[in-house]
Amino acid sequence: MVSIKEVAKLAGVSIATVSRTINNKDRVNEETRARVRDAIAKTGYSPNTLAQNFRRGRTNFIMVVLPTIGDPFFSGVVKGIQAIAQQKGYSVLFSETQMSSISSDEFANLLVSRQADGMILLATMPPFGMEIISQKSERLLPIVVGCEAVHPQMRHLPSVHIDNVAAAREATAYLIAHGHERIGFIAGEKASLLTKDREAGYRAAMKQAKLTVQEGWVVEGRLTIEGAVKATRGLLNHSTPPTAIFCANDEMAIGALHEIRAAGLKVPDDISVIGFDDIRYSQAVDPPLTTIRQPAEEIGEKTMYRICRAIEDGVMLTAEPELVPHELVVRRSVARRA
Amino acid sequence: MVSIKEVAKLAGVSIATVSRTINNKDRVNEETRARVRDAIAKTGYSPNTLAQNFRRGRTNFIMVVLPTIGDPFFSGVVKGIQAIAQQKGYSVLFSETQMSSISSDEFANLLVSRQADGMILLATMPPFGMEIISQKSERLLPIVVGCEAVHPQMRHLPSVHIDNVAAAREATAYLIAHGHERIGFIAGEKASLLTKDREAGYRAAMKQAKLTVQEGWVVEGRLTIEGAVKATRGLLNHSTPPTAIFCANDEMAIGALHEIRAAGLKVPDDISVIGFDDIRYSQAVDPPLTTIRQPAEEIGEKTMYRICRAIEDGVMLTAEPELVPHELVVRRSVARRA
DNA sequence: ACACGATGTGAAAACGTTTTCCTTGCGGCC
DNA sequence: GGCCGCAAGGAAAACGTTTTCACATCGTGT
Repeated sequence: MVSIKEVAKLAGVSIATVSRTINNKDRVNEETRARVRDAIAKTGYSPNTLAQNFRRGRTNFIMVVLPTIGDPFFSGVVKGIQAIAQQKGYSVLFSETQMSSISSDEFANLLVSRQADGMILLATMPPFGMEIISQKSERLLPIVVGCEAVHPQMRHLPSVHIDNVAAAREATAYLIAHGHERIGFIAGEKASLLTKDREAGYRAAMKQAKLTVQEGWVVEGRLTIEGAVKATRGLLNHSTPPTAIFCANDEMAIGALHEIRAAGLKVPDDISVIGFDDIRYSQAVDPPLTTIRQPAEEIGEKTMYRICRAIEDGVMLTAEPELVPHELVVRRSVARRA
Repeated sequence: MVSIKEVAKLAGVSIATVSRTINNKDRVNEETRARVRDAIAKTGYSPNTLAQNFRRGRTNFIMVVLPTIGDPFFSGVVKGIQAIAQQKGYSVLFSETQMSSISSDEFANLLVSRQADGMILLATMPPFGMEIISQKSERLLPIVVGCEAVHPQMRHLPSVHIDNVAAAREATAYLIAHGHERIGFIAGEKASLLTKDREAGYRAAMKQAKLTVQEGWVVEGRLTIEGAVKATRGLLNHSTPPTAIFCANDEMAIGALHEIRAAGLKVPDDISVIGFDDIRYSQAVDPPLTTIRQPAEEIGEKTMYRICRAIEDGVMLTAEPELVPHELVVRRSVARRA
């Protein structure tokens, strides 16, 4: 591989001058600059990025950690992230935890090893290397949490997300306002803060309306279609089955829709369903799904902005959570109770 | 940051010995080894990865480039990749091209800069830095193409994929076997080889059955739900509308289903629909989608295996495409023509 | 005429590893 | 007892940049 040395020799200058020419930072005579550029072209030189990273102590990478690559909800968030990243000159890389099956070690490695200049955690907090983050929070790279509240043990991390409990309360209240009193909840992962918040919102709304949550009305759906199918089956077989189901995300709502249909029932005539996230499939299923929309792109942009500021200022600014607005989008999967 | 030097001092050895201890490669007396380990623990030392990368000239990263993060089809492929990667000690990073809006520059940068030891291109070939790859194919890092055939201009790249044209032919033939003669095709991106192959398969099947493809029966859907909705509307308004629609992927098939329903028609009674990929939503929509399944996980595993071999042997082995089997999965979106 | 700041450049240090090349000590073999 | 070989580990080179420091030249204000 051709290195800076050979460029310098060919151009008849020192390597320092070549470096300066490349990085535009320092003043170099326009004439020498031209000579260097010629030499670069002739030799086909391109700087060794590994050496640059090493020397500079930074990589210009932002690492985004998310539960799984194939999740349509993150499309929007990622789009927002990319937009700002491009504008600021960062490259974005993704790392998937495979639903938290990632070893805490690998995560720690990423964190400490500085192969990225900053890190965005999207709905992937649970136990997830908390020890590491909370322990030596000093020499670590900037972290921002997106899409969910941060775990109480590491309140020092900034975050950007909607008010999940308020949104879930709203969704539940919407069902209640339609006359439903027996409302089931298909929860997500036990470990996930995000889905715990949504469950809390559901329970709060029920309580506020003086409705009881019967044993067996809250059931785990593991955030997957298959999980939701099983969960729905359970709900339908309940001794006093719900007349409406609130799913902690749209993926599961789609599973619920499917299973209800398979049971020979109609949504929303026999049973109402409401989801969460407003993924792109939700408008296309039958019936189109009433759900809570998160401003995904905005979340992405804001997390990225905060990372950038943290990197540039070299210091973690305020760790306060930044709330963004959610929105109930009404489609056709909820009806007044018969 | 604590460096190897301080560990060496504390342990009373040279930095060489510390390095040897860490990397296990060379012989170190068990006793000194213990001392060094103690010192490492005491100082909380962890090696500077940037320096290691620089020195070793490798990063242990595999970069996976895909069109978009939120695409459920890639879940499976990625799962396969991750499995092998973990087993071989690589970390996997993802980079999304945002549907080929990525600058060729950025791609070239990744390619040349060796920030990864190998690269997997998933359905993202089109123009996409072909110049670079074909030009100086020497000093580049190993590349394997997954999910689609390689562009004729760079036949030297290995690839792993199904026979897209055969599969599409099969899907079309399945419709024909059900009595359909007016069959529409919703194509993907113009630029994408993958969808061009599928279109070729469709046309081949029509030709073989001596059916003509009328003007306006092949329409672009841009691989998105919205694109497919528009495309379907066009098809339905055609002077001689198709009785069956073949969509180049399931995402679009879901869009088609939706638009057909919106037009007051029934699938499959009035119109049959067949998709491609078998994403997880396809079984949950109404009606469940008949489609072509790709062995996604297997594709992932095989691409990763080839990358590993290429890296380890330091040489690109055979560039022959490796074909994996596809499978028609029959559900309920296709019926005999009325 | 002289000091001084601005400008352009080179020599060399520095970054933290890994690796090469030596040196040392020691046990076994002739 | 001298020689050889081997295990263990140290000193220093090497990797390719960026950056610091110093120096030379030149124009300018006194």
